[in-house]
Amino acid sequence: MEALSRPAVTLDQVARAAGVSRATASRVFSGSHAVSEEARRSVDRAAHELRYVPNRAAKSLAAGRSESVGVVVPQPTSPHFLDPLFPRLLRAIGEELSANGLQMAVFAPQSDVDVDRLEQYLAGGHVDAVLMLNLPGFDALSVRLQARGIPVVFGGRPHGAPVSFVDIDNRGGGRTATEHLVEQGRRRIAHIAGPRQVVAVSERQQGFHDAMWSAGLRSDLVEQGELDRDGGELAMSRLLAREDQIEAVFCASDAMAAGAMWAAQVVGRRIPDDIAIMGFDDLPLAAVTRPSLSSVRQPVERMGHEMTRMLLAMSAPGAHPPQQVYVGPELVVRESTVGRSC
Amino acid sequence: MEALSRPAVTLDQVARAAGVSRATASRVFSGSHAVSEEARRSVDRAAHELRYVPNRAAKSLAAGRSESVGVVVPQPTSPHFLDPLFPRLLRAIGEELSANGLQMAVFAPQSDVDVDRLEQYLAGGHVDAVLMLNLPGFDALSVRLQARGIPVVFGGRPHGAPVSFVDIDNRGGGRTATEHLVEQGRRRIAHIAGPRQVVAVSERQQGFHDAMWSAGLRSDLVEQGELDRDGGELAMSRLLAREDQIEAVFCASDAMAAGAMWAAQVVGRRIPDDIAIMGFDDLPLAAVTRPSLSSVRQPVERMGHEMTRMLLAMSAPGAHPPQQVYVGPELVVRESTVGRSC
DNA sequence: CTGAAAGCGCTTACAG
DNA sequence: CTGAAAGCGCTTACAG
Repeated sequence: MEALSRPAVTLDQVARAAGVSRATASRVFSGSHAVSEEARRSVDRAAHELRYVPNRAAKSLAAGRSESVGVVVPQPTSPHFLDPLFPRLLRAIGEELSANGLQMAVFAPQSDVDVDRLEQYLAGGHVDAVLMLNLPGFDALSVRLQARGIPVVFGGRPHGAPVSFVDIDNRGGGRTATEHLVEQGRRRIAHIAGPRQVVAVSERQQGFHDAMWSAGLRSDLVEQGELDRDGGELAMSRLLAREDQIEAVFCASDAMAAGAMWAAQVVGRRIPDDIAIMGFDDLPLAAVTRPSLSSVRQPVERMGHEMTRMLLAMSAPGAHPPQQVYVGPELVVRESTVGRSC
Repeated sequence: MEALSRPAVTLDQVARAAGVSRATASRVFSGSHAVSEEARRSVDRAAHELRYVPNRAAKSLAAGRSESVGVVVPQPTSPHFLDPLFPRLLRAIGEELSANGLQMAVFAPQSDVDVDRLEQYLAGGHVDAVLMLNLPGFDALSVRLQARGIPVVFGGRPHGAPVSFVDIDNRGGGRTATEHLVEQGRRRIAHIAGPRQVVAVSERQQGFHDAMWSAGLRSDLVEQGELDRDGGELAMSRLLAREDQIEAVFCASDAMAAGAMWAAQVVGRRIPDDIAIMGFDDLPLAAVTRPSLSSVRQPVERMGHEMTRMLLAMSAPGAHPPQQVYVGPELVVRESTVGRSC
């Protein structure tokens, strides 16, 4: 691409117009205290009149930092981009960076070539630090960036790279969900699990077993299915065929829970009176089922805030061994698990 | 944020290791032809050994361009970000920029403060040109950027700012949809319109009237509703109550069309035999209704490509008066409009 | 509090 | 084809 067509106003011109040196003008913009009120005023006025905008490239080069942070996310049409949690996370990160006066720049590489170009870009001084989602291929990128001295923090656990990360405590979430059912007085509690390969989902199942074990209950009632509504419906039908005394079901996702609720209601079980149903994710749909669905909310906002704080801490001088932080999901109690009337 | 902790390898070091001058080394990386094979080889080797990554900030400063393009999009949790067309558009833009060797950086300002900071950033030499979606508040930003000599292209028509844009021809799309119904031999054709305030949607209605007028048909059968499924269902019920001879309905959205289809089927009308139904948007749901839904596909990919091409053209030296390009939607014929058996 | 000066890491006419 | 040199627009010790 060609250069900018219109010559930009430079610091030099502002300084001259204000009758001070370039150094003093620079100090005004960097918010330095060592400037007289008088100098500050005339520089501000000159800058305003000339519509001065500092050249960030020059600033980055001279200062050795850019005051901006790169955020590397999945390619736009991938399932991860469409995940409803993604916008919430991005927003939380944006807010936190903004509060610290940092510019957020988002990158969504779509090919290996894109990833290579991006590495050059991120390592090339355009960015002071990088946040990254734990997607395939990003492990290697994070290692290379760190080797160049650029702080990196992952959202979600990396596949093995020695990099700091913040992850959601899915196991704790599964435990929380199950404990809630136990506290409601339910004893015969089942779990509808998702596909075993999905790590986050199998961790929720671990949490289920943890809580059942702690409560001294048997956790033998487990059925698996796809994470969607149909998967939940089918699994619930199998559970009902297996065991007549089910008092509660914890489902690995809200969509599954909606399906399970339907399967139970179709055969005449009342929710929550006969069977309590618990979801996971706290999607919008949880509020509109009948009865409304108790769920576990992914603390995505806290995740974003933690990632940013961690990154800022890593930008301080000194050594920064990889850290890991887990944020705990929050219980959202609605109608499907409380108010047993029988 | 602090400066990078690890000192970066510089061009100077590479040049020295390769036994050439900095100028020659630079020429190697810029792909200049005026370099001997021998020099090229030794520079490449040295760069590889030292793991050299050029400092982009310095490059931007010296060359007056950054080889990257900013894309300004809605804030992550806004409805626009969640619009299914958005990822497709972003992806198309990313592909086209990538094909031209340009880095795409995405910005999603969340507040007025963010917009101000972003203006400084974009105007500060970090980016050569800017693509922007036609969202509230971006008109003013685009004008200020252009005043600084930065090429800007909008996706969607701006609210009045003198800026180049690419928009989807919704009116043409409405015409295309209606003409398709006429060509299928339908005469008594109705339209289910969306809210009048939604510009894109009222343009589709214009297209409906255009096509009916050209075909010499009366376009008196119009009902309005919300853009969702329920809106379509209600409007269809009203249409059926008003007029018994309806042969076809063009709906302003696929969701409405799904509702309309349902309302017609419930009272015993066969689709497409009795009534042909046409949607708009070509969402995934169009493929799974029974019968599958004919629709009009928004040419988002072409929009992204056009935007990028226009931007590249504007980056050439010389004057560039604002241009406007409309890309025409594409007819997608499925079962709901063809194969009338009676 | 202020200014002259060096320097950040690159590009690019210019002269050879 | 190559190198010495000027310059891009800023920051920041340093000396006053």
